[in-house]
Amino acid sequence: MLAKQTPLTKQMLSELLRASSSKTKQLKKIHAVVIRTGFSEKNSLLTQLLENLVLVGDMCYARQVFDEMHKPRIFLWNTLFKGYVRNQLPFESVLLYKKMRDLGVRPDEFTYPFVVKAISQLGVLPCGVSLHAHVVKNGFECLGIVATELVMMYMKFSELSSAEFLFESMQVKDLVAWNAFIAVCVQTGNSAIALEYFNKMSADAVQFDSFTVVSMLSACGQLGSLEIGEEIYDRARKEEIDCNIIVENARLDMHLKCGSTEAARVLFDEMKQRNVVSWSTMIVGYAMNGDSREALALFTMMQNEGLRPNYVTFLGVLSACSHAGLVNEGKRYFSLMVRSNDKNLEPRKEHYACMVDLLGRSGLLEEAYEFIKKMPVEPDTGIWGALLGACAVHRDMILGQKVADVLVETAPDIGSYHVLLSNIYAAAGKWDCVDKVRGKMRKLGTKKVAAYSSIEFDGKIHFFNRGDKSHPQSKVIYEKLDEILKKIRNMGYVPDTGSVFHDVEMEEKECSLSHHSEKLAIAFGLINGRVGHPIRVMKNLRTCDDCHVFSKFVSRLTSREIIMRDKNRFHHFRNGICSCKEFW
DNA sequence: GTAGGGTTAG
Repeated sequence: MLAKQTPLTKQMLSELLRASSSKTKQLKKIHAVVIRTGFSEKNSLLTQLLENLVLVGDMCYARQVFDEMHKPRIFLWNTLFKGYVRNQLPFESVLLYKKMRDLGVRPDEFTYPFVVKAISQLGVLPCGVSLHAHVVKNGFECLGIVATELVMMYMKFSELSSAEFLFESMQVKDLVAWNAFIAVCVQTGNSAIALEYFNKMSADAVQFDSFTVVSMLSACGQLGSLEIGEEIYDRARKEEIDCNIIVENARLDMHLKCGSTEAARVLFDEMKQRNVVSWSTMIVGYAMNGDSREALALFTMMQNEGLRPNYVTFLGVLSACSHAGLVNEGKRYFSLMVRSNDKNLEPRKEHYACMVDLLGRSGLLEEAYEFIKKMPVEPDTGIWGALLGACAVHRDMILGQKVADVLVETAPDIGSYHVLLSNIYAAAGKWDCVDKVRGKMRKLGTKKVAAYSSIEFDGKIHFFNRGDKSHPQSKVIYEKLDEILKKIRNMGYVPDTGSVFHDVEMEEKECSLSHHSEKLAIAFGLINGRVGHPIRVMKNLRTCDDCHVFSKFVSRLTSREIIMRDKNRFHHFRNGICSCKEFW
């Protein structure tokens, strides 16, 4: 109709497209008009339309437009690849790549970064390896951007040696390549490697920037290396690197992840600029450190300042309630989310898992189970896992078995679920059932995660496994440990051999309880740490009841503060008392 | 014209 009444020029349609760039409905109308026109420039209008659709994220429609085009140029293929990557549709990307090859269309240097990223998202290593071969065959392996994407892909696949080899063999490594590598190391939990490469970067005289600093602060938070992190931050200041709000947030988070809550609060109060991430970081940090009241007070303050919380803020609030056993408050905050009518605040699976954790931890196991059954979302392993954890704490074998059955069925390769069930049986003295679980794990080939603890000293991170004797100071460490154990026994410490282990791996009988990795790390800290400074120990799994009691005694005996971060939360031991009280 | 890097949660 429109076209008949007033002849539209190409320019007019182009203008219309620009004006409607974010409105899918209008885009569709314009598309219909374009299709009816006989413009020779039809393809250029369709190109513009395709770009807009990719931007809006309507990939189905974008594909339809693409398929209608006659012999689309490589730029258009790339536009579609970009859309698939941005909208996390890796499978579509791979199919498109296959189609491209089948049609004999040659990918160019812009194509590969998108396709490599898609394979990263897809998470299938053999596809990545074969794509790498294509890259080499087409002669694009020397391109810095393609190589950077490949390095990141291998790192995401946990192929550390391939990633490092590829990165090392890059002939020209600019700052972005370094930053990408360091960032992906941190994102994949390889912060010690990130630190190693940060040092290499300095050795190679590559000047870092604020991106590097953020990744490194995040790495130091993961490693619990407050001193190294602060050193890097100070260097950044001295070298006049722009310490924007992202850097400041990362620094705040590092302090909180190192258990340094008081210092973090000072930083937070002094921040010139604060956004929702700053507030959420602080609330989540307080919750992790067991300062639930502070977390909730901050949430109220945030609301009073008229700042909109996001879903992460609520995760912090709910976990604060959970750690403090504040069931009613938790329920109230959860209903606040439900009633908010804000699409961005609709409870997600993680929030449901938090609620299950809150109810379960407080001993309301049946209510937690009912809650799961009534949920409007399909429960995932995180939600069932929270209930299983609660069953382990409260030693509920009947429900524990039921939940573990579901979990082992859906995720047979995750060791911690088997371990939790086995701990429930062990606590009930059902050793035959414990053996059955172990047998099943062997049969399924389920891998146990080895427990380790780490502690920073003299700019280095020292790692300890259980019963570890590989440390150069090993002899002195064991002597120190024996000395402490003797002293605290006199104070009333009794090794808790019947303790309920959380998701730490099963203890072999021959391995002594007294040589758990966190005990070795604490002994190391007592030998080397400065008097008056807290001993910060990081543990990759949850700490056991016995190590918890041990740490309380040691903090009293030595008058040293021990800050222990385990997989879930912090324990601040001061003068024989732990901040986590009975809820952990 | 198109391609690689950062903060809370998981």
